[in-house]
Amino acid sequence: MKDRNKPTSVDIAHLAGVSQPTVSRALRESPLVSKETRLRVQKIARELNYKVDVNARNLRSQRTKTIALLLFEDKGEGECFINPFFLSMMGSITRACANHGYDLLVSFQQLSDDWNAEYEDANKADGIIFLGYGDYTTYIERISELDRQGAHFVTWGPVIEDQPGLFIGCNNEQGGHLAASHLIKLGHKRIAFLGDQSSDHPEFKERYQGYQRAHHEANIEAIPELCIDAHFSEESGYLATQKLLASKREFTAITCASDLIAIGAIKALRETGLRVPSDIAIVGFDDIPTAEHLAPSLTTIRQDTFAAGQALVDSVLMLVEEQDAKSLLLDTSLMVRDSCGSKL
Amino acid sequence: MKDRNKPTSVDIAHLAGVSQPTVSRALRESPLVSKETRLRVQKIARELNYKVDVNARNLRSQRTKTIALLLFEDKGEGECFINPFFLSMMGSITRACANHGYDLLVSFQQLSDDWNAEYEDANKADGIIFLGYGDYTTYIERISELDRQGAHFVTWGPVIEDQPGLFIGCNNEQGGHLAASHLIKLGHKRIAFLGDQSSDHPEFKERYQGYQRAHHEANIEAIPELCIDAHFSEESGYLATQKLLASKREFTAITCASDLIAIGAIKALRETGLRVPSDIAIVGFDDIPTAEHLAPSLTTIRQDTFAAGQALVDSVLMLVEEQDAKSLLLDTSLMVRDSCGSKL
DNA sequence: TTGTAAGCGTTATCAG
DNA sequence: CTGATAACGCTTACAA
Repeated sequence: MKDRNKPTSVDIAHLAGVSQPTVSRALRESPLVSKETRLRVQKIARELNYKVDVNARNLRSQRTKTIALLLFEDKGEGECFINPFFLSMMGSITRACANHGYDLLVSFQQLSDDWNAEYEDANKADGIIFLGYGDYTTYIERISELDRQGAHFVTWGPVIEDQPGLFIGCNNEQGGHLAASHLIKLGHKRIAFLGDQSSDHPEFKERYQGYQRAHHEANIEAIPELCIDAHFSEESGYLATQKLLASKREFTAITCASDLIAIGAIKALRETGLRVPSDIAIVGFDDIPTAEHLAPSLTTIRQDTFAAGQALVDSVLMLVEEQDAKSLLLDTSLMVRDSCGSKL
Repeated sequence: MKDRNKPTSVDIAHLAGVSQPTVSRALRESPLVSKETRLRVQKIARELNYKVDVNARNLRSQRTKTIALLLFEDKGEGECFINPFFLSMMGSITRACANHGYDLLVSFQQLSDDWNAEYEDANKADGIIFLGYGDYTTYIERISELDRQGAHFVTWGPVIEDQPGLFIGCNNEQGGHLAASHLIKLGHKRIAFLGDQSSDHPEFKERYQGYQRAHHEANIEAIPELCIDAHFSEESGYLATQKLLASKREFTAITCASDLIAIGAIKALRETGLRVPSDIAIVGFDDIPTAEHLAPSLTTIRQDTFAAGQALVDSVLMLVEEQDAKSLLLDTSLMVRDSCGSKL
């Protein structure tokens, strides 16, 4: 049933009347081989439906032409839900790899797992891309080890001074600034911010710093009590908003550190009878596919997943080729939709 | 910079004072090895941070413990957009593979590409999962070849008699029936259907057959002129709806063959000044994450991506282990939301 | 331009 | 239970 009797380069060598390394060379389009024999060899290979055995090739050449994508997550999250933002990233990374002729190995990991060595040490992949939201401090510990070992890897995340390894991320501070500025321009003065401010999630902290800078530039006081912790999920956005409402502090707009948070916030507001955008304006962050279809459609800060995926793959490949690569900050952009009303 | 000097089993054999195959056996927890030596070997391996080289292992054992996921698509689609339904599937497949201790290799393919053998023949993977919407007839031609070669693969798609290979899909007919029945129960009598009826997309055809059966059971005439071709995208749903409106035929509800089509339909209706659900009721198909956040939230037929991913992986692994596996039809379910109004 | 020989790091087979 | 020896199918180095 399984006997597919795969032909080897030796078989082809036999049929073509050449040595086996010649076959190998011919199929790799090596210039060292004459056109004549190359064509002959290629013809036979095609007829036999011959494919190079990648394991043999990798073993010998010590390169795999494969990149590993490790999606990690906090242990808390449910079994089958992946943040749509990361799914989009995954799509664009897959495409970018294909464009470079690399395969992509995808894997979920818990932050607690031993991915230190799993991929590159086992020669499964030439390099690694890390993607996920997780406790930053724990994460840094893990990758310092990787860095010391000389592994080739890139992380999607906040770009901070003196991090070990290479990071690529969007300009979170700029994004936060864009969001708050937009609201301020619309006349809002009491703007809440929903997003975790612990050092575990520097992305969120940076977004808040942008929010602060926008206030500062407009000579408006950023009210610390209007900043409420929230993680990434809809659920946590919902809870944070309830907390905010319970505090009885006045506000006319909310800047959310992610679109999922914004979705939860809108739900909570609606349940209290508040309307978006007439009572409260909302800005999100990420621009997930759902954002434009929300009611009202969500004004948000877009992270360009297409550019991001490409940059991640480009960078990790540079590392693999032992070239220098630098951490990179990608621009964000404001997507104006219907969730923000004017107060002017 | 790169000199990580990976230890090999030979190194460990040396240090442990045993033969090299013994090391290999010990690390695989083979019962043939004494507890004593096993522990000694494992300790040293851990200290050196040794990992088995998968290429060497795969080459020798001719198994890769890897499944390939091939996402294919019509050439038409844009560069960076993947149907969210497939992204969800991708997530659940990734998880299911991990649970079985398999790695997942992900790749995009054009239907025109030569994926005939690429993965299994090159020993990149033990089995293949195919996922995508594409021209069914072309696809079948391609996989008959694969089937003849004895490859191990499963396809997500319509389950039809006498297909080559193994198919897993949702019960499209049942789903179509569920959707139309729901509308009929609400008092709708002139229900449109948006979805390609060519033999290129049997899933859509089956959904339409369910729609027809629902009409038949309720003694209502299914009006052929209200069935308009549409592919998978929002764009095509939008265009199909415009066509439907232009035909000036009366209808009070639309059954869409996918949620993206439904999104396009709602947009087109709204532009004409028609309201959902008060003027026109809408049912979708898939239950993509966006569906529940649409305005109004979309009543739709849910395909359980979690169960589907698991079934696909289970099945392909059965094939890999040369066990018999059968094509499988998964149940759909109706998600009642706000996009359907009553006509009673 | 081609051929020869060696070896990548495992696992399989057999003998002890 | 353990060890010697031979593959797995390719690429590299060097010789012709």
